[in-house]
Amino acid sequence: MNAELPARRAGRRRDPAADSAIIDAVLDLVTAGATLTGLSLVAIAKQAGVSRNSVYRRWKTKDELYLDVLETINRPRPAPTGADTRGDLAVLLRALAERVVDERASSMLRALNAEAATFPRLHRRYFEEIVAPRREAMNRVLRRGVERGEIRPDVDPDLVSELLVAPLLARMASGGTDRLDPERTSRQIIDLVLSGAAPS
Amino acid sequence: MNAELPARRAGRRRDPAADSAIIDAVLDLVTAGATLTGLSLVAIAKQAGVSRNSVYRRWKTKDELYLDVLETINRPRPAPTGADTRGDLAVLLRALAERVVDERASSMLRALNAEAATFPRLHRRYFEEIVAPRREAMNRVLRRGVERGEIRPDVDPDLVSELLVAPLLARMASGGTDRLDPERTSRQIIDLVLSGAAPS
Amino acid sequence: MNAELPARRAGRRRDPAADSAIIDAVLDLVTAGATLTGLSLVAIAKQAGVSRNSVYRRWKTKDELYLDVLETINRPRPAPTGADTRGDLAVLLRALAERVVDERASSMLRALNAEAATFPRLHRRYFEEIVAPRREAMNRVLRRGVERGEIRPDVDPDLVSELLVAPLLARMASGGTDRLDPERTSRQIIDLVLSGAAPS
Amino acid sequence: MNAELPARRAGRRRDPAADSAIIDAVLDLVTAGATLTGLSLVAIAKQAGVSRNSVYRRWKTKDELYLDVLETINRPRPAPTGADTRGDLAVLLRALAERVVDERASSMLRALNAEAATFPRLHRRYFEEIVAPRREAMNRVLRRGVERGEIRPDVDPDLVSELLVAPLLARMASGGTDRLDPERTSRQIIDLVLSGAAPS
DNA sequence: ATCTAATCGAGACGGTACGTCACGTCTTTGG
DNA sequence: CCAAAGACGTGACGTACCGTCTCGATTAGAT
Repeated sequence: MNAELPARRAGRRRDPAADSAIIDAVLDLVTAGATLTGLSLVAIAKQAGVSRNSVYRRWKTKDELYLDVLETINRPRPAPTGADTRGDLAVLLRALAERVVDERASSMLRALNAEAATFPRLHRRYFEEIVAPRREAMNRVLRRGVERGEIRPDVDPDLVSELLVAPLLARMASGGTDRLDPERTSRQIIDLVLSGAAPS
Repeated sequence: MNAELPARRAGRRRDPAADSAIIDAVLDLVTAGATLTGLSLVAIAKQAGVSRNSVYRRWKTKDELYLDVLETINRPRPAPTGADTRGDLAVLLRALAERVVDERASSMLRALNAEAATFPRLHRRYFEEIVAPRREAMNRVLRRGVERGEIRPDVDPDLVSELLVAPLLARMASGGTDRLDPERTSRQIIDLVLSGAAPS
Repeated sequence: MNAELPARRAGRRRDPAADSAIIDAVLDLVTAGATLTGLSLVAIAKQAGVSRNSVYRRWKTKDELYLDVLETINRPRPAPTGADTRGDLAVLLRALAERVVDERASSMLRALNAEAATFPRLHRRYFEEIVAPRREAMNRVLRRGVERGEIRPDVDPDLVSELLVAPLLARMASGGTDRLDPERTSRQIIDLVLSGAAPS
Repeated sequence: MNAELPARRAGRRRDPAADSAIIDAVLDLVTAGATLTGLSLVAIAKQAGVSRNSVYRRWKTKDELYLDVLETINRPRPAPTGADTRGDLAVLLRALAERVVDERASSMLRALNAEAATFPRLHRRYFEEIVAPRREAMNRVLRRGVERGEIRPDVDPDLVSELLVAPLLARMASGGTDRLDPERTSRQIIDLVLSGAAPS
């Protein structure tokens, strides 16, 4: 977590509760409306109920701290079964919807998106470790769908992918206050994208 | 702009160039990555090349200033012809896409979305004056489409609307750096949403 | 007063009431506790009930304004009769005592004394035009007293002069709140300085 | 100095050098011509070579700071021996004269006198703790002088006291630039006040 | 009677200083 | 060695005031 191992030297041990208290503090504050640049280590320390020193000792910069916060909200990647396209898409979309529903995680990601320019390293890491693999997984499912004849071959798979994912991302971005049901919503989206809105 | 009518009072006139210089400064800074809370009237004054005084004289708070900035990036609402559903949707979506392409406007709106909690009045106004009327216009088009038999009556029009709009909103939220062609992109989205990704 | 003669050109005349209102304002403010550096032309204008412009038009700097204020509180120099030393000293001291009693004048002079370093030109002028002539007058009276055998020839006339004047100056300096009777006080001082406190 | 006892709390100690640097700065600036109202804690900090923070941390207002400055220039009260009246007066007057000669102390007191109205608490404290006891001591000496037959019983002791003290106070008030010799000057004043200027 | 020029109050302008506040660092006491 | 408290210098913020400049309205001599 904190990268450097203590190496078991003498003296008082670091309070492990402080680590999570600090990370929780970040998520609480961001969820309450704070921006990543606006947050200061001082404010975080106050919210976490520890001294400034205890924060600075663990992380030199906000950047490094946010990296560890990002790790925290990461979740195991969903594994599509490969049985049928619709089902696989449902697995992927439902995982995304659940992340959107998690207010702390989506607040953090929304903040990060808005300030990508200020935290390029953070944003890149978020993209590479979280976004890219999931996007690739969805593309694999769609490609397989085309092979199986369940997806029209004449449409851009990237566009289909974007159409499936965008409604949930837009909700995350706007911080939509109304709860959504992950299972139901993702199913509705898939149905509509596959069948189309026009009468067949 | 500042609401009060001239009334020809005594004293030196306010420099009208300063008004737009300040508003431009806000857009420039937000586009460069600043957050709405992070921006200070001082920084804005410096960027605009006017004295702090001249900013504080016009707007007491950032909130009021941002309101006028929002007015600036407002645009005439597109008017669907009513001829056919596909064409009307294209008119509406293209207008949205053009806003997404306008880097200054979309940066401002992205920032506002991310900090809606901090600027509730601003966010409400943005929603009521910009989002709501356009959303309603799209709903009207879709309802008419159902009447005409161009849209399936068994799907939730709100969901269709969301699917059409979300890809563009998601781009705006993520600050996608790659240029998109408003005309082409909106047409592709409409095609896919209407026809569906599955073979007919 | 304002030095430059108008030369009878066309245009609106300056309001003569403003001149005295401004000078009065200075005296009022200084009497109320303001320092000469602390006073601003803006505050003076407000107190006088005129616009800033009207002050700046008449005097470019506080220095010049204060010069005219000093003129205002100047008074006709007392004229000793030359009849007898005690009577002549009484005339001079009573004039000084009356100035001390004049709260506005003494406040102004106290302020000037305290900030002599900041207003050297003003202070010099005050000394040359007000202090020096009166001091010289008193020295003349004392010299004549020595010639007449009414003052001991073995004491420094400057010291005698200082002893006579100092009690009143000290009162002026400390802004003594208790009223003093010019006639009575100056007589008491002269009596004591001439006769001495020790039994003869 | 700052009243509160140490109590050995945690945290970094205040730099004691800063305390005296700040107080010295006040005296230096006032001696250079600054007024008490004109002085700002910012200017003091700059002169003292410490941060504004360090000044504001110690004293909330100029008033409180000046109180401590006054303490600094306080001196042990002179103790008359009680042997003879002339000698006792000389002890008291010489102490006053020495204070007058001390440029920093007299500048501070002159400034305080001039702005008594603005700093009433400060002025009252100065009067009660410094002026009153010394005045009382001189009155005691004079009363004893009357009992011993060294002072005429028919003159007001307060007036005698005022005559002795006023020349020195007047010098302090006017910021007389010419050095005076405490020993010699106080002796001359006492001689003249006791013997009188008129031939016996 | 009209023209002209200066004054007047109102108020915008750039600049400067102020007191406050938050930040990240450093230092001390105590566990 | 860590935790907490707190002093330290730096720097930005919003406010207030200053002296100047600009404007419409007013005023009074000159034409």
